[in-house]
Amino acid sequence: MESRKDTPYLDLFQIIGLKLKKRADESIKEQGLNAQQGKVIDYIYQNQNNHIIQKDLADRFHLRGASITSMLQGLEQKGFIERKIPANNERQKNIYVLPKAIELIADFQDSFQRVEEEIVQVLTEEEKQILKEILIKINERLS
Amino acid sequence: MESRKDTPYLDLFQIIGLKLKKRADESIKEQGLNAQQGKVIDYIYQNQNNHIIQKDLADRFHLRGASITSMLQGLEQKGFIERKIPANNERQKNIYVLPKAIELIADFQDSFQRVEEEIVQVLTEEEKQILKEILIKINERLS
DNA sequence: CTGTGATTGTTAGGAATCTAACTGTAAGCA
DNA sequence: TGCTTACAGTTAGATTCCTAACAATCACAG
Repeated sequence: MESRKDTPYLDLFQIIGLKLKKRADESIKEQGLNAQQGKVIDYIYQNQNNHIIQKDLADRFHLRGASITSMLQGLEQKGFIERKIPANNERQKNIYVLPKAIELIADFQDSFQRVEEEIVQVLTEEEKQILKEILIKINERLS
Repeated sequence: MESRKDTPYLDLFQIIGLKLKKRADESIKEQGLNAQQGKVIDYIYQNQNNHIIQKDLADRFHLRGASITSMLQGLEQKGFIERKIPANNERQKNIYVLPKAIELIADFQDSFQRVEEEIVQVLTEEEKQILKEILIKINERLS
């Protein structure tokens, strides 16, 4: 039997990522959305005054434009957000959160905070800090 | 602007996971498969003598049975693997790698090794070791 | 001012995963 | 033995993401 010490970083990141996705999805399932949608709504809400456009979401969430189009069409149909073409640039669409979604944001944040705590529950304060530094370094390096 | 130090662990894992998936896929695209398929073929090859069944793959890769069925049907059609119902249990299917796939395994391993090195390229030896320990701890804790 | 290239978003179609419902087989118990 | 439950795999349909091709608009060089 292979020692667990030899599990590649790639595998560990993939597996942890999958498990976290499932936990996060579960944690806000009650609100009728998945974690990605919750994160996006939260992000739009925090940045409504910055006149964000779909491209900004694609960059922030590392998704393709087509995926953002499709996600936002869904959220718009369900009445969580609205999209308005700004006067100064008809190519773009500014995105705003509607009251129906704003009601849920506090719950999202609580849920994500709980998942956040579960992740590092088993680590010391020092390990938490080191982990965050290392993850940020790796993330930046991966461009 | 928010300090990057405050990026949640959840977000970091999700983003790094996405970036790694893209890199790993890219690294073996030439062989006509994606990273997940390459990992699966490698795993089957390493465990052919253990008479692994589809359930084992589902457990190892944290996928649902239906997803394994669909992936293996694809790999079987393309002639990379074969599935045989063992004599002692007709519910199961043992999985074997065919020569067409075996030829590629050394390339997969090289590719994955390169991605592996890119991940930790920016870390010191000590950081690498700490990171692996922490990831294993987190992974185990997430059950 | 005008044409060319860049930017933003959409559509169509495909790939990988999921859940739920199902089939068939094995195992365990009354 | 025979019922009932557990297990392994499959199918159908939904979801989410992707790429490629496209349309509309903008920016800017000549």
